[in-house]
Amino acid sequence: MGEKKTVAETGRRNDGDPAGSPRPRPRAYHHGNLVDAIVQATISLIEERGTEAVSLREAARRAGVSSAAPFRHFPNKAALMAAVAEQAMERLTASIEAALAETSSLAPMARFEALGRAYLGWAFDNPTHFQVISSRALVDLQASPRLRQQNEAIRLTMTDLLESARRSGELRTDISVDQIVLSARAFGYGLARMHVDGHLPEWHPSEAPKETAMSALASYLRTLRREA
Amino acid sequence: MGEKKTVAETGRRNDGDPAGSPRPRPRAYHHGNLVDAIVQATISLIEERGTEAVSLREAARRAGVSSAAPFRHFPNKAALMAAVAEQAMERLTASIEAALAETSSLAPMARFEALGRAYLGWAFDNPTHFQVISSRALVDLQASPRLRQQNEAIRLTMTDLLESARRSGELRTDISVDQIVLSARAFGYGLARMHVDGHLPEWHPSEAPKETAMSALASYLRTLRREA
DNA sequence: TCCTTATGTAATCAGTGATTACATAAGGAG
DNA sequence: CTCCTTATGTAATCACTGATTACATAAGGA
Repeated sequence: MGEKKTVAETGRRNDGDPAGSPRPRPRAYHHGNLVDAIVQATISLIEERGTEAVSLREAARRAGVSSAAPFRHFPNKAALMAAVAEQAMERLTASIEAALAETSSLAPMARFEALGRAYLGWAFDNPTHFQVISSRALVDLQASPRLRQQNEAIRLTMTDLLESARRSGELRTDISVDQIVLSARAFGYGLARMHVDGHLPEWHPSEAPKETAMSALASYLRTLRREA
Repeated sequence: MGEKKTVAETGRRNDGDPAGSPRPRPRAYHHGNLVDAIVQATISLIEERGTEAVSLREAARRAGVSSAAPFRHFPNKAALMAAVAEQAMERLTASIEAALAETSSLAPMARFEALGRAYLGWAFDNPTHFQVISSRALVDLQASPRLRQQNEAIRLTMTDLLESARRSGELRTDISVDQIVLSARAFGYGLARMHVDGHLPEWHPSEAPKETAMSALASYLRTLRREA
């Protein structure tokens, strides 16, 4: 029923002062916005120790509350991870949108490539967060409407760009746009996931993995273009 | 130092007879081959309840030994999962080799497609096992030389086939074979992983996901062939 | 002012991976 | 055959985890 107005500064707990201050100073029983605090704690936990090390209790500890407190805001650990994933997905989406905005004057295929580079770039720059938004083990895609919708939005953007490309004669014509979208998603997802899962160590050890991915993307896109 | 000969039937424990038989009948203190028993228990556990539900203790329980016993044979849970993964990888490899044997008389690209179909077919038929051999969360690829080597063998086979295809003029010539191998691996891995991770629900809900993947593979391969 | 509701805590449960000290069986050396 | 080392098992325990319950307090409207 309506958003809860943040109880502006009802007193954060973490104002130093360890081991019980002489003057009790009630110090606010309620946290203010534990939801954000816990999500933030979880994110820092992920960045420091990886997705496997995430624990509800440690997140609670970092937020300075009891281990049962998070359950007031998330029914279970999966729900917390979903919240983290949604936030990560937001950043990925923003990154893609920025790339598309920067290339708004270019041809569809160039913009499609920009989208791909933004996606791969984000995944390689934020491997653990990419892990969160992708592995089912951490968060059930189907259980989070928001995540599903954000995913779908990207897919639709890809479809739009490729349809434009087809109309402008940039795209090969012997494969349906839907098929190409699926193929391209698999390619990008696969490349990112292979990196995250440690399946790309033998490839040009000297070269940075991100650059490897980018040039693989370029080659892949070449196969989609209409022959000159 | 040398393989341990199986102590042939030194007395399995699971010969019914619950709750302590009247005549003690030592019944063999040593299990015989706990390693296999535990790996097998883990596999059945994975099949019944998924990769997330795997627990060393439950596997021990199913093998009829104490919860500390597995640690005599595996330094930790990851090592057990690695053993399971190696076995799964063996089956995947066998499936691919069978497909290649069946198509030994065909042209390189046709055999390359057979390899792809075998890979995707196996992944779609054994999603949880595919999960085990791929996600780093379950087993560290780099820590298991056997797994790495099996993976590398597939990669080499792909390279060989594509080089043959190039020599016979079946393959497009504007992209290096190594690049194509990487791209193809990403495509296949991505498709399989998307399925396993639940990222392929919206695509032709009527069609079976496996068929969807197969036709996506066919389209993808079309982009690799030299233009007629 | 009172009283409902949201939000926190402490205590507890069942389950996990891992380690330790101890017990027993196997199987070769003498 | 006997002894004794070593491989392999067990019970007990530790430090954790996710989750639930009963209880306490704060917020804020009627």
